[in-house]
Amino acid sequence: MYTEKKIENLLRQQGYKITPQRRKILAAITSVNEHMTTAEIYDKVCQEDPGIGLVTIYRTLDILTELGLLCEVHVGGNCRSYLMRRPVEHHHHLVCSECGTVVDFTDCDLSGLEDRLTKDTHFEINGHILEFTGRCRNCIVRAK
Amino acid sequence: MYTEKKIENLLRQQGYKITPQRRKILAAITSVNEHMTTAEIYDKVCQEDPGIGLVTIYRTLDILTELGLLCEVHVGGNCRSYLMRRPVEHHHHLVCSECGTVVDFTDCDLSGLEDRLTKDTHFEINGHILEFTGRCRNCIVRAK
DNA sequence: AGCTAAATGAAAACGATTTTCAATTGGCAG
DNA sequence: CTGCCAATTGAAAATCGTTTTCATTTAGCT
Ligand SMILES: [Mn+2]
Ligand SMILES: [Mn+2]
Ligand SMILES: [Zn+2]
Ligand SMILES: [Zn+2]
Repeated sequence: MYTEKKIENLLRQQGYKITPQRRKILAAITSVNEHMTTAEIYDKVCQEDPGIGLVTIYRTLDILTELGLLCEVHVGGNCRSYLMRRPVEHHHHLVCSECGTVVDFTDCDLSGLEDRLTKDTHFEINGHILEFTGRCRNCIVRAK
Repeated sequence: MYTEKKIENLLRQQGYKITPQRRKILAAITSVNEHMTTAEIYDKVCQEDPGIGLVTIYRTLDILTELGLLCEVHVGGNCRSYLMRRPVEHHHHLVCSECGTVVDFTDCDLSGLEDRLTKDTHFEINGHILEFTGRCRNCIVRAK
C-alpha cells in the first residue's frame, strides 16, 4: 500500500517537484478508499484548497497514472466516466451497473488464455482489462 | 450473423422507421468486417450520401447499441476512442497498442472466476469486459 | 539569497458528443 | 391513393471534459 510519503519520494526520484497542490491531491486520493472520478477528486481537493486549478488535477493524475500509481475503471456505455483510485497490486473490478459500486478482486489467472492467444495471434501481450458488471447485493435487495 | 434485412426488421419491430439514411448506415457497418470508429463510419457513409448529418450517425449508432447490435472496444488510456462493429457472438478483443489493430477472440471461459466472485461478493453478475493489449506481429517486426 | 527549470492557474482552444429547432418524410389511417 | 402526424433529419448552437497557451509563481538547487 502506498503512503503519501512513499508517493512523494517516488515523484522526487522521477524529478518531479513536491508542491503544496500535489500534496493536497495525494492526500485526497490516499484518504479515500474508493474509486473517484477526476471531478470528484477535484471537488475533494477544493475543500482544502479552493483556489486550485482543475488543470493541476489533470496534470497530477496524468503523472500518477504514468507512474502506474493509479488505475482506471472502464465502464461500458459512457466510458468517459472512468474512475480512479490509489493502487494496490494487479487487480480487477466488479462494477454495479445500478449504483456504481466498485469491488476489487485479484487472482484473475488469465495465463492459460494468454498463452493460447499468443500462440494463435503472435501478439506480444503485455496487459489486460478485465471487468465484471452486475448488480451489487444492495441493489438486488432494493429492487425487491 | 446479422444481415441488413434482419436488422431492418428488428428496427421496425421496435417502432423505428427505415429511412434512406439508416439504410446507408447499416450498409456501411455490415459491409466492413472491421471495427470502425464513429468518425470512420461517418466517412464511409458520406461516400454514399455526402449530405448525411453526423448527428444521424450518432443517433443511429445509439439505437443499434441499445438493441445490442453493436459492441464497443474500450481501449485503455484515452477510452473515448472506442470502436464499433457489427456483432457476431460473445467475443473479446486483443488490441495492438501501437497500430490499433483489433483481433477478436472467443472462448473466454471466465465461468470459474465468475462463480467465485458471485460467492464472495453476492453480486449478480451479468456481463464482463475482457481485453488484452500488446503489440501485433507487424509492429513487433517493424520495431526491429 | 539568487537562479532557473518546473509548476501553476486563468483563459482560450479543442474535439467529441448532445441539444435545439425548423423542415422533411416514412408509414399508417382513411 | 392521399393526407396526416409523429418520427426523423440536418444545421447550428450548446455542452462537456480535456488540453493548450502563456504569463506568473515557486521548489529545489547552487
Ligand atoms: Mn481498482
Ligand atoms: Mn468486437
Ligand atoms: Zn449497486
Ligand atoms: Zn500493431
